[in-house]
Amino acid sequence: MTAKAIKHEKSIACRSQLRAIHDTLELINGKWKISVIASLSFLGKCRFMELQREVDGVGAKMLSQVLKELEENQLINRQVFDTKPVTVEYSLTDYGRTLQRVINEMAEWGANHRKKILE
Amino acid sequence: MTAKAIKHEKSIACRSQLRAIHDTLELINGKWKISVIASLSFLGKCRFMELQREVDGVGAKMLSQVLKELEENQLINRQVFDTKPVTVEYSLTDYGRTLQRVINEMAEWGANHRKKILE
DNA sequence: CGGGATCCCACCGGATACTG
DNA sequence: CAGTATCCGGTGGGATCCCG
Repeated sequence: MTAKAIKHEKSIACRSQLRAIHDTLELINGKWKISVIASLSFLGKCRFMELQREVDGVGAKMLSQVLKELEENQLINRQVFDTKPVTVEYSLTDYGRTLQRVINEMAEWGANHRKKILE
Repeated sequence: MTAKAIKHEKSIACRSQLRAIHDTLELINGKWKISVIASLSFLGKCRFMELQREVDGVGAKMLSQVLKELEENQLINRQVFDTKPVTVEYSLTDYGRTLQRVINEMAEWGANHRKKILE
């Protein structure tokens, strides 16, 4: 097999990996989505205001938009209680929990990175 | 310890995780950075045009901007050869290679996700 | 070949005010 | 409390042309 053919083989494999990565990114991109998922992952059930306090700097508009998208992608559950005033609780779905490993890797890398740039 | 105090403890831990995740995201956000890193990771040394072909849809402006930022963050090396016309090769630094695990997790999750939504 | 310069637009996301 | 409505700016990113 020529060197060129080998490169081509690699390129094929590479593209399928890139597509997969792109898929993942699409669900967690933007400034807030991962933070919301991670918060729910670490804290469990949360109400709207809890999340807003937890995710530093997010506004109500963005938070509600993010929550809607995550719900559409079946990563989180939304549960409304008919109290007065109304109570809403968000939690990860089982599927959302499968993102745990990605989140952990990112958290770990970020912690190391912070150490490194402070050297 | 009260339930409230426990929540507070969790919140503290959560915030430090969120900060770490945010740090990571800052280096790999945008539409292209991870794709470039992943390409270099899978293929090894690449020239500008190779990367542009590999990363589907990226324009020259974006690619060069991304490469510059990655270089500033010491994730990739840029090597210029004084040929005619000039040749430039990009490759991951050792530090860039530490992102491998994050990339793998994302690729794996994305592949699974694609399977799932096709059910 | 490997970019830089310029133009331009979509949309991400912040601030504020309002509602059930 | 849990959002929605509106307004508005910054910028991410595409297209095109140009240069060494």
